[in-house]
Amino acid sequence: MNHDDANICRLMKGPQALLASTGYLLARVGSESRRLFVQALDERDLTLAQYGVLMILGELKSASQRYLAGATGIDPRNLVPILDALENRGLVRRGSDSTDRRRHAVALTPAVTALLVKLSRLRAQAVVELLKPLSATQRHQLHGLLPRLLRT
Amino acid sequence: MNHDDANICRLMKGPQALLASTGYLLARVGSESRRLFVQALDERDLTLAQYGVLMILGELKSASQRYLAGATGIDPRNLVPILDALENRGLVRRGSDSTDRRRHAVALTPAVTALLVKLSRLRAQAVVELLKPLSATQRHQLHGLLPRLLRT
DNA sequence: TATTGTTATACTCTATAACTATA
DNA sequence: TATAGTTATAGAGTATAACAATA
Repeated sequence: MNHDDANICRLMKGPQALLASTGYLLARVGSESRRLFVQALDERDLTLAQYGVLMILGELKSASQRYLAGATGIDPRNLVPILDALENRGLVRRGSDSTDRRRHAVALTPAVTALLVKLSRLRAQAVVELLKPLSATQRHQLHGLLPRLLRT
Repeated sequence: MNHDDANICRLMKGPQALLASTGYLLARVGSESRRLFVQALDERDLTLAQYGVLMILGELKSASQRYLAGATGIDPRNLVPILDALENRGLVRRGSDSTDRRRHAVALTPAVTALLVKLSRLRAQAVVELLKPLSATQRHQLHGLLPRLLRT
């Protein structure tokens, strides 16, 4: 039958060659996570990038675009239209920096706090779905390892 | 000075909010890995997707496009132009399947074996670079956890 | 009717180059 | 001269819809 291909694939999840490379696995799992996350955020018409910006501003209250770019991993030039969208929806405000007139002091508008709570719930659900195959201990292990791999 | 932003970012790697979500971390690290990988493959004018196809065919000798799609995570419709490119460069051949005339039996050409060796070296270098912040034990841990998260 | 491969298309993400205004 | 923000643009990745050939 023509189910063969699909079955083999489901059981082995591809040949050994691809499973041997941690880098390839990270890229694949990352895409998977991204897809699940994007799907969840879609209910609120938000991008993964937009979400990252909102989360950071939720803690810092105000940041330059340069900082936001570094913290989210988004390139500064690609951050521009992202902030434009957020600003048009009234979720974010580009103020002026008193110490350097080149900089914009980006901050959340008061309206966003309710949204952030809902987003946390959506995010949590997506993560639970993704990490379902792992035990609690394994989830903890994984979470401990990943931050070390993030660097500029 | 205006180095402050960059320094803070490098030290904390972004605020706690983003570090709290395993899903977000996986997406970020996955992008990082992807970027490093793509950069390495670029020296041979290859895409990450093309690389995945080559690796699988290197083990299976022959596979249907449907199978390749499943094993690489590439959508079947997007696989078409990828195979076109590989075929035009003489790296891959679309043969006919004797048991099902709808299927193409995709296989490597003999010329590719030398290329695959060089690719393994490039891949290894990229992974070493990415995983540099981890100890050998941690690398092993991470590699063990990731395959569990891959599923159709 | 379901499946394999295909096309056309569109939308997002990422990256290259160059500009402006400020420092 | 260097930096913060911006624009235009092009490439790759991904997704929606529909089709022809074959099972």
